[in-house]
Amino acid sequence: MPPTTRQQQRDQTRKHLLDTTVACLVEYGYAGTTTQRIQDHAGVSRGALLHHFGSKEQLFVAAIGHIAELHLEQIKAAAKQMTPGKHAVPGMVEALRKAMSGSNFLAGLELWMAARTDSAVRSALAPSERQLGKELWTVFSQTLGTDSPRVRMAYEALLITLRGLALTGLLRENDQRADEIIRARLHELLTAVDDAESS
Amino acid sequence: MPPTTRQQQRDQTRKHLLDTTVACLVEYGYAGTTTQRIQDHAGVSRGALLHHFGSKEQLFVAAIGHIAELHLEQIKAAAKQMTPGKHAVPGMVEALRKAMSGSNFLAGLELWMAARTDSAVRSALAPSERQLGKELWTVFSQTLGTDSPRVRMAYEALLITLRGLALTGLLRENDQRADEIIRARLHELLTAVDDAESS
DNA sequence: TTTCACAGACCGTCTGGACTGTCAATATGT
DNA sequence: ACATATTGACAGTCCAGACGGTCTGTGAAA
Repeated sequence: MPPTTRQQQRDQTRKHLLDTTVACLVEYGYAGTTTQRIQDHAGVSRGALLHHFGSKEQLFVAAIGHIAELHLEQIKAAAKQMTPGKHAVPGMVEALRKAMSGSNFLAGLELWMAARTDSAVRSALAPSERQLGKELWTVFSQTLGTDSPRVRMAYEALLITLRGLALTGLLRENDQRADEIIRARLHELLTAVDDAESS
Repeated sequence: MPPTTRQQQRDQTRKHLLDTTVACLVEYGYAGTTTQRIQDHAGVSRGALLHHFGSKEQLFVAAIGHIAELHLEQIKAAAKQMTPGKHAVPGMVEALRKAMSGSNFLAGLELWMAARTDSAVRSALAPSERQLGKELWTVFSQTLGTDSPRVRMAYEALLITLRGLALTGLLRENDQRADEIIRARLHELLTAVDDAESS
């Protein structure tokens, strides 16, 4: 039985459009993600798309929030089933790695690059990114049980490494070097947490 | 005095078009880099552009080679005025950092992202990237005077960090954390070189 | 005279967005 | 409870502009 109330219908179509937008960003890239492709891919009329999002720009802005939300939920879900403390470090690193190599992150990457030259995307992505970064660190530091500057530093180095690996992985096949490089960041993180705990 | 021979004229226009393409990639991004914008920006007619590069695709393919060439030259120039050995490490790291935060690299980044979903760009960028990577490592290892696996590893970690920083720097203002993170990679590299030399 | 680097008009296609039409889900009056 | 008016979630057509690429013309170098 399909949804009956207007609110249900509205929410469902809206979410479907956002998911399709993400899928198109992954499949066709930012340059190839046209509103027509999105509507075709979503099996929705032109009127429907423009009813929910008055312009392509508004659609992308909404997609940015959508992606950030999914990302945060994914990390939170991973953090929830861990007992806080030092032992959670490898699991959290792995969770971050998984989140930053999935298709959601690819879509985000497309928008991230677009933000450099598209001011509309930029002014939507910048604050969203700031907030996401803040919330991710909150989850991460709480799960680790420390937020010492040194842990923070190692965490930032890990994030930057994961971004670099994501970029590298776009062209090269998955290097086995990647594992070792991440292990080095994990080690930094562990010693930083150790130091923080023993003081 | 403008060039007189046909060959000079041809080479000059061709180079001018490639430089303009790079400039447009930097200013407008991959999605916004249209052939019309390039010809307007270059002050060249439509016929001229399509005379040199039969299609947009061919122009981008040529631009890929152009960017790789510039990148390699930049690093080689930096390496040339260094005395090989351990003391060259900080200088080489700085040279890589500079090369991977300039506008040439931005243009390359646009094409790198485009390569993910555009098979024509991908099949041109992938081999070019492989060769560039190989030559860069040759220059780097020769300047350092060692090519031990551990040095190679630290070098790869540095490259990936620099890519991650480039990506991060697109949205955030230049973090002072960046310096510290690079310093950590530099330190890894130095100890790896030390180990290689003392064995 | 021939060649070729370039000029610029032209064409079919695609894009984002405006627009009007339709019909079921609601709100309202009785 | 029922009939009727209104809203809103879509459908689908249309259009001006921009896109990449073709084609013919032109003038200076060879």
